[in-house]
Amino acid sequence: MPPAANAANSAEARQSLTADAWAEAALDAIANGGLDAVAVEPLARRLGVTKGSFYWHFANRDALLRAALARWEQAETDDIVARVGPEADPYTRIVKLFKAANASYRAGRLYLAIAAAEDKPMVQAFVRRVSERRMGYLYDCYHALGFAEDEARDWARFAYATFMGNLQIGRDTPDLMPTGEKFSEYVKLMIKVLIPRATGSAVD
Amino acid sequence: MPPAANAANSAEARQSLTADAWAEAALDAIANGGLDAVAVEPLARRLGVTKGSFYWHFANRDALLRAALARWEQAETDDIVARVGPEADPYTRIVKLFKAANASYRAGRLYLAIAAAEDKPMVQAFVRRVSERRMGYLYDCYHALGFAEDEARDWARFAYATFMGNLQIGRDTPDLMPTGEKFSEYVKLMIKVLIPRATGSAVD
DNA sequence: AGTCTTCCATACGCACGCGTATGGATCAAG
DNA sequence: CTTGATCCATACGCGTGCGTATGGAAGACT
Repeated sequence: MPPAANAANSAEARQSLTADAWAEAALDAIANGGLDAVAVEPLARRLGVTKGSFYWHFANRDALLRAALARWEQAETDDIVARVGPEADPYTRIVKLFKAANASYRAGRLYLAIAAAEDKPMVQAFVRRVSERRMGYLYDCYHALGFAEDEARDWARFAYATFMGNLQIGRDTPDLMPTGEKFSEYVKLMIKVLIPRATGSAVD
Repeated sequence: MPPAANAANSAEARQSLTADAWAEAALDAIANGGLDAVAVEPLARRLGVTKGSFYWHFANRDALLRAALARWEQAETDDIVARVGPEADPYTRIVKLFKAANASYRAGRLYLAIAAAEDKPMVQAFVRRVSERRMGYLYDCYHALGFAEDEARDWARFAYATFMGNLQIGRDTPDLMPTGEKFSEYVKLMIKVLIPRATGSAVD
């Protein structure tokens, strides 16, 4: 099966491996085996090629990691905007965030796996940006709900911690995470507790 | 500097390396560089010896990992009993758990690092046991507060998720975690929200 | 038909960690 | 003083992943 790109040739219609394909494969590897699973030779085997391909697209392993993490950051910050979308009501926005947080299994594993390698300075920068942006979004929501700055920060951190913790529980002890109707009730409880709707500004 | 153990010789007064010393060093390595940092040769260098020492105390790297994880499980489950101790009031017990959770920096890093390697089946077993035991303890507290089984389970999971999430935030974005007085207020908020004291049994 | 560029395969040297084999040093026991 | 046990050093082979060097196939261009 030779290429045979008859239409739309120019410069972007290549059916050989692209750098993005490598980056996406790297993200898959991270979601499964952690950051250390981003190894050139195993990835090449998985893609059905050899290292020769890789070192044409990337300078070295670090470049691939950077590309994968950039792709991840892009997707994570897009999710915050895309999934919740044009929603004016801050209450509904937080609710949607909660449901979106427990929606994508892969995204959760990705976040945990990447955050687990915060020792590497390069990774740390990505994790920090994503976390800060997500908590910042929550902060805006709580601020729009009428909370003062410090209170909104506390609530945002609190809610975000609950997000992350539920991700951990779902990954480490999935049998302790309810499913179906019970899960909905669990989410309802957290939403009810984490979004004090009727409260004006009192936290104490 | 020869041994020169003049007093208390018998069989336990050895100043050479013990298996426990290796296990403890392994835990230190985990807290810093993750599970993959448990490598025989680097650990030996750090302890000032060579592999020859290691392979006398352990059969292989897996045995060291098992010993370290067993030590970790022991410490974690001891903490639950020792730190909170003989406390009858379930409310106070949860509060103490909350404060203990954010107390030890190393313990938090250890938990996150070990849990991040839940792919390895051996590690998974340890993580599951520790998590289940901790959440079980929380469940007992909420049950003692008057909640029905399902509700107590939800609250315990909720609170535990908040624990874990705060650990993550403290590790990944420490600048977003308040200190001093602000931290105390943050804890106070979570305690107030996560422990509905006056409630009889109503969750809805 | 010939050249040039794109994309990949093959082959090499290197570093590093695992596990084993073997010897050496030290001390207790006889 | 000799023997045995304890604890560790040294030296080796193996596997595996990284990075480089070089060649080759296949389409594009003239």
